[in-house]
Amino acid sequence: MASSAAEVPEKDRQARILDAVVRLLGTGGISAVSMRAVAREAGVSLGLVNYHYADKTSLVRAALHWIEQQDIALVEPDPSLEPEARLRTALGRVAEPEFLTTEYLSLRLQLWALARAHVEFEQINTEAQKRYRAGLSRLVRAARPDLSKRECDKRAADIDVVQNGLWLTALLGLDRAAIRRSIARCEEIALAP
Amino acid sequence: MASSAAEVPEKDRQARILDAVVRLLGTGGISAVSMRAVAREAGVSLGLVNYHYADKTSLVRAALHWIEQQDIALVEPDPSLEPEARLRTALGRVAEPEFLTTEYLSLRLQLWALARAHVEFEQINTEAQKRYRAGLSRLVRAARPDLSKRECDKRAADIDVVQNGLWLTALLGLDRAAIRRSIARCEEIALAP
DNA sequence: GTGGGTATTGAACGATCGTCCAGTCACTCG
DNA sequence: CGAGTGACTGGACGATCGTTCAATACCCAC
Repeated sequence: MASSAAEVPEKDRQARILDAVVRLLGTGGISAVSMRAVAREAGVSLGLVNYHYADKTSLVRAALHWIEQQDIALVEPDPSLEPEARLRTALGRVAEPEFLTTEYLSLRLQLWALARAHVEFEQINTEAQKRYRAGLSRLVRAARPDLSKRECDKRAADIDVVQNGLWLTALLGLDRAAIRRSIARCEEIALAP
Repeated sequence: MASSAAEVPEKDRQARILDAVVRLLGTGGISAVSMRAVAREAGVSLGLVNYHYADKTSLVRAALHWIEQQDIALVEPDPSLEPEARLRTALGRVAEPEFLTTEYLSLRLQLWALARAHVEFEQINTEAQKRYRAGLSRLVRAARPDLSKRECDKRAADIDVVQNGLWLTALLGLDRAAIRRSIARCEEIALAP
């Protein structure tokens, strides 16, 4: 038993726990995230969850940071493209099948709801959004170097509004045509003269 | 005691219970809505909540319909105005202090999140949104009678996207300037030639 | 091997959950 | 007056919650 050969290259247990939290949060909201449900979903024991994370708040906080890390990549696209194409790619990415899945959108929504309900999670969300807008503003600036930083920030904010609405609307009832028009609107805002 | 004069004109207990549900839902999400918390918030006994509503699901369902009823008024404005002014009023109303309060926006968000997490509440939300868009489309049609019904529906959908994003963004960090620009964008969409 | 730290387990705790129910109060009708 | 009905109360139930903890498995330095 000591040198068993058929060992599954099992993912880091902590990663599996956080994955489980994210999955439960996205499908059933925060009320579906119980220590026991997380343990069951991750395939570990109840005790282990509390061993790695002091309490439920710490667990959820860790999961939020885990999500944020994966989201940063959204506005850091392929550097081989020229600035304007890079911006268009980033704007179009929010509608890619990868991100426009029900799972991802539901997760987003539950994160926002969670941030409103519990102050200890609000700051995490706010800072994540700030980081996202800053990345967006940088992309706009690169594509339109003649614009002031303040103007780029403003456009990034406006784009963020439409994108948030796009995500929300996609969730309430996926309307491909409306989504395509909204993306076009984002490009107009970003690339206006 | 029979003909006591100093009787408080106490609101209907059922209304107070539903009010309590809405208040708790808006501030703490669905996980803050327990039968006991509702009873405490409404100032009634635990037993009464279960007396009026068979179970928790029925209670929440009743609260959702209660909210929906109060929301219909949003797109049914003063008929004394001319059509275009009526449309502008309705579009501007989403940014009125009355509706742009943190309480109302948080409630909206929790409703969306709840609809995603539990299928039995999804339909209630979907139909409410359908009703809202239909009202919006009717307003656009009245202001621009030359447009086809299909085009009006499309514009109503686009406005809905921006408004949802506006609400969401207002929640994440109230940015009055971005809100004003978004409302202007809604008017452009609605009143485009 | 042996010791010691780290990872992991499942049982147990009190608190709170949704639900149920016996009983009280107020009022109406015969 | 007494019987009946609907509104209302609070205690009790089993289940589940977050948290704690003693015990075990694993692994590497000695």
